[in-house]
Amino acid sequence: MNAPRTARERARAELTKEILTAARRQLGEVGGIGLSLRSVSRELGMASSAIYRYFASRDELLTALIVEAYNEIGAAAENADLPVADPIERWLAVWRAVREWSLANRHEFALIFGTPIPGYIAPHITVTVAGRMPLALARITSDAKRSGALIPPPGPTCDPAAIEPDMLRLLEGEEFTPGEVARLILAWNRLVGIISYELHGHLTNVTADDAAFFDYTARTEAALCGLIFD
Amino acid sequence: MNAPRTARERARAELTKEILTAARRQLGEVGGIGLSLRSVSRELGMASSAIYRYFASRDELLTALIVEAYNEIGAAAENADLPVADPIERWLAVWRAVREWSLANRHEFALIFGTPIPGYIAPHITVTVAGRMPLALARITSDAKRSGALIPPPGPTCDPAAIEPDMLRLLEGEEFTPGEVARLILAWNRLVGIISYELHGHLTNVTADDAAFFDYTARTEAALCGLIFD
DNA sequence: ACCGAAACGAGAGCACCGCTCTTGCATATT
DNA sequence: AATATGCAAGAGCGGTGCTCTCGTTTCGGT
Repeated sequence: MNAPRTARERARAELTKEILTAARRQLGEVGGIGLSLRSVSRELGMASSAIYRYFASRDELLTALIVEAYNEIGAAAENADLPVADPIERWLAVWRAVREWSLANRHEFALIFGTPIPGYIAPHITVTVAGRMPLALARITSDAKRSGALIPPPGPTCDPAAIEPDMLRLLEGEEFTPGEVARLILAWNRLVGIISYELHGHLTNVTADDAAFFDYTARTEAALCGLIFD
Repeated sequence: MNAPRTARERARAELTKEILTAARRQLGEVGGIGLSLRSVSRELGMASSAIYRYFASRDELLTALIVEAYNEIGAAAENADLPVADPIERWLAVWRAVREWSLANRHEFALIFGTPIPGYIAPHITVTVAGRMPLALARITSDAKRSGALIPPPGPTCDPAAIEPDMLRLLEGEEFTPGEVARLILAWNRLVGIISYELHGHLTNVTADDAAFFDYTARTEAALCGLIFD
């Protein structure tokens, strides 16, 4: 990242940021699909066409918001992880932090885990930031395995050929068995899936205490991954 | 339902159906968010304002499509279930049928399990049809329990207070323990969640054989519910 | 210090959207 | 036959993403 040299570059960087914060603010109100370039431009007191000097299209603005959301949910997961605590506490802390962030930023959550915007293609930049949250989960089981506290329960086996080889080399330096990787994928999928259900109202009239059921879900997935539950 | 008596009523019923099929066709092309009343009206060669004689709003048209989708996915699950087969075979068959339908009707799937359309509130009609698919799953474990083939493995327990009492009385005549209900909810959530991941591209560069990984997922959830796996 | 090039903001305009209202005609009811 | 209702069409409103043009400002090289 180069610091802006000229006054124009400084103004451009500032305005770009202003557009993003305004868009982020409106995202929280109307959601990703309702976000309009024109209303953002109105909020900033500029012509709608001027926005195109900074973002080539609405999709490009959305991409910036998506990257931001991925980083925030990843940071929430990482910050909640205190490597000193015992594995199950770390696991629960990360799960709860991800849920808290999602409940507080439901439109941002929908942006990254909801129905993809039609015609929108995620740029390659997003793949690295998208991995921060699941990696935080993997790190916990990795540490547990190193300390001998990982005891995966019996269950159906997953054909290693069903998983991408790169995925099997998850977390360099720490060798996971294909079965452990498969269950980590399931845990990551579960974390997103149960939050989606809660946010989309699919748990209405199903669960009575969403937080308690979420904790139960987190424990169930922890047990499946081999973390010991009390 | 009364059969249409007059010619006008017959024409109205026919046109209503035509609008729905045209909308359904366009849904498969542009998705729910891209579905436009005007383009539907164009396809039918009528003025856009005429559509409002049949559907009060775009939301109402979407509701009709949502009910249709719920019924289709429920029917797919029910039709795949052959009560003579052994539980694990039934379970796999239902899961696969739901996945097949979802892959073939991804926009319809997104309509019912994706990000809710902003401002759209699901009418009460949808709650009964929405239960067909999860009930198909419950029926399998119910039958297995009756024949003594349900052996839930150990794992974290769910506080019964976290689940709605009505849910605990799931499937009248067949008493489930709170733990069994909790795991059924998780299985239902997993089925939708893993399909969502596949459809949204979250499994790209993660799994190499989506169908195989899906089968593994189905077996894992079956085991969690207490169905014996080989 | 000047001058061409590039960046920039504003505005008009295009084609689209959901939705409303009015108007005139066809159908059904009394 | 007269009246009431159902219906399709068109115009119109305010909104959208996006493009193009037109002056203006700023920057970099000479």
